[in-house]
Amino acid sequence: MSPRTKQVNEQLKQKRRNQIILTALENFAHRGYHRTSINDIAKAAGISKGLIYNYFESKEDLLINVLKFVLLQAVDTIFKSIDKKSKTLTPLEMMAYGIGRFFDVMQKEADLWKLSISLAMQVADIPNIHQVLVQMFDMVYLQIEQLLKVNEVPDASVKARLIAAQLDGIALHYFVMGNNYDLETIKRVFINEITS
Amino acid sequence: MSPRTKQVNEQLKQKRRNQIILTALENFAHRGYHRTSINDIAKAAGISKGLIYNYFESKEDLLINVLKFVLLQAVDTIFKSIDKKSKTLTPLEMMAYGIGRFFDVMQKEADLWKLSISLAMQVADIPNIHQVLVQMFDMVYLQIEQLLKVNEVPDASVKARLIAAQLDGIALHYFVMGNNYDLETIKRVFINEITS
Amino acid sequence: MSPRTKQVNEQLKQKRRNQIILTALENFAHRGYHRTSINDIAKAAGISKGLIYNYFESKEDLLINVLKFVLLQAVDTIFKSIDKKSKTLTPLEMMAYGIGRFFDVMQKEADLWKLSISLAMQVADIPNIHQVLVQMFDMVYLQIEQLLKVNEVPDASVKARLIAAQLDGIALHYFVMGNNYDLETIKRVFINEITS
Amino acid sequence: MSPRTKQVNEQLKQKRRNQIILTALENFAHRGYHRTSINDIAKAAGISKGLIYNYFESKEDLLINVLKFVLLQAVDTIFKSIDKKSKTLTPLEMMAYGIGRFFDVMQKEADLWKLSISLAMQVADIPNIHQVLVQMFDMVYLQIEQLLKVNEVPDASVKARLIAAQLDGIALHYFVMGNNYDLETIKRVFINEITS
DNA sequence: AATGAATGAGGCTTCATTCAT
DNA sequence: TATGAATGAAGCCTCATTCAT
Repeated sequence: MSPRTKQVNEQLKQKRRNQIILTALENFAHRGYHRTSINDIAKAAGISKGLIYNYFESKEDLLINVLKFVLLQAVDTIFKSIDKKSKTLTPLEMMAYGIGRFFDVMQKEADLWKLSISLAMQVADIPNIHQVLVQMFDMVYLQIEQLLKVNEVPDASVKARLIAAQLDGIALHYFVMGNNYDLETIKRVFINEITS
Repeated sequence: MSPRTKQVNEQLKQKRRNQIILTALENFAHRGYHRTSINDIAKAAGISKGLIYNYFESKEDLLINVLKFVLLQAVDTIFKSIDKKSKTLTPLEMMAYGIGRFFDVMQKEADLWKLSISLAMQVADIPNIHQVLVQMFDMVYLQIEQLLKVNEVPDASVKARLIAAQLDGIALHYFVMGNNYDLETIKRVFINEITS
Repeated sequence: MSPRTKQVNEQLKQKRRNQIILTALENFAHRGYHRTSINDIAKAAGISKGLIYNYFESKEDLLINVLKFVLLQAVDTIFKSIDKKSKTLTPLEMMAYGIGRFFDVMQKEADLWKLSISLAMQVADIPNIHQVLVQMFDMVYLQIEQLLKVNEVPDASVKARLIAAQLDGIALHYFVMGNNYDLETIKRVFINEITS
Repeated sequence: MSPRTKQVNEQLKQKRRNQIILTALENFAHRGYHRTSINDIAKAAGISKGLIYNYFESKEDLLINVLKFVLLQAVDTIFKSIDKKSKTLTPLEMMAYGIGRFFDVMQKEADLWKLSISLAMQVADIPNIHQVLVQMFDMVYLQIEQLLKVNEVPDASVKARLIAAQLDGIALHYFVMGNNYDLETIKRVFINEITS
């Protein structure tokens, strides 16, 4: 008898891979990339150190895949959820809704967002990560730009970049200031500025 | 052991301390905190590893002091330079000038800025650093708020927070996108938005 | 489960075994025993890691069998090829021809020869390998001795050992010095010395 | 007070360095390079793992320095001892004496010799070691060549290479065959052949 | 005050070997 | 018979920190 069916095997591998990625994300996000050891991740995932190297070439490779898997997907999810609403909303409302979604993620996925920013700042020497980030930024710019164009905003390209930066900036300050940061008010004023 | 000697000694100690801090900054900013070893700093400063431990309790303590020393001072410098100009400028021009100064620093002290953001995102478990950052943010909020109030902007407190976040966000995106980020245009549009 | 099937099975097993041994040889010879992993061999042989352990108890056991299989056979081949020529050559010519054959192998099977020498020097603690080497050396001594006796050389036993050693020594220096070693001239002078 | 005098310090460092090299030699020679761990060496030397890396960049670097330090010196010692005798001996006697010295070393420093041969065969990918070996071989060739020239032997260059190879070959066989190898007789016949 | 040799814990990674399927 | 996911020991190396001088 040949061992497990190839299909079943492939499925199990995917499952394992995702398990490792998600555990790694949790740990990286919580304690930072450098402070998290492969051993930490293995223990948290309930597997052996060695197994991680069956799925990823190195700690860095794991990090890259965490970002690819989670970050791009997160951004994608946001814009898809905006698209879904698009039929029921006016262009202006769509803008407001979209921004609102980002504020949601900022609160719910703070760890991932923190990790991304942190890596973005350290990443001069990890080209592959840099590439993932650039890819994500470009995606965000483009999507916001399209929303702006629907609203016939002039200078949409530059404005999109300013809005994206604004969102990251607010996230950054929110993460530092914590409860001293009145995110609701910020959000309201921010949306108001953009949609007027 | 006359008091005179003590004073001279104290001066020398301060000098050494600053020398270590500045060398550490250079290294942390350039290669990241984790990639920089105490040995690196000692060599760069032309002193021995052991001596660093006469001035700082640990590597982390050194990092905290680097931030305290440099970060607060950097922000202070900016606002002092704005103050100096204040007599020759209209309130609106002051706003523009101030923002411009931040863009200057963004380019000239990119490494320091990057380091600060990076640490800010990882720092849940280093309370002392967190404290320094909060202190600095509050300082920035306050100063911008005052500039806004001179211009009779409503909601000055929230607006100040938005502008501060915007600046950090732009810095963040600029650091990631590099030459693909048209900082000059961004700056122009940003200043234009604020001063109109 | 007829006996026929058993035979076929046995044949297949032998085939697999040889396949593994030959692949292992290639890899050990090319990259060294320690630098070659079981995985490397499995991949190169197009089989799974686990299967290797159905045929050999351990990596070391595999190594021993590689040597047994290949080394003894290689030496055997040389002397058989001398034998074949023996009817058409004078005793002296046979000597020259035999030496020549060794020089051929030295160049064509350098990797195998290198591996054998290397193992021979490290093998204090792998008795089985030691045994194979001793067996091979004895075989070589005996064969050369016989060639010498046909030529009525006195002290044939000692001379055989000197010639065998000389061949290994030349191989060793050739492997180290590479192109800086004028093997052709060495060979000519060596043969000349022996056959005069 | 400044710490230890620089001179004293330098002396201690040299001592440590030599201690590590000699311990490493013992271990490498006894168990082979790959089977010896840095930990083994540290324990044997009664120091910590880390300290080894204060003196050598890597395990490979340590190996290279072991060879440089011990091998070249060993060869040098032999030829110097021949030189010393040179005034009291006829050229032929010098040859015999020189060969005899090599046989001595073969017995007394078997481990070092074994290690060298073993490395020589594995070393395709450690260029620095290769270089040390080539250097040593060239030294040996040259010295033997000079001895031969004094004896007005024709083809001295090729003959020197043959004798050097012969010595290594004998060592090789001696190391494999052990007590079954009548080194005394081999030596006698070998010397006899060369000096006649 | 200053040095830097020394420590040793801990990090990343490899790989022979096992075992459920 | 055959697979390859999984293990875990062991290897190399780094580096913050200490301490004798």
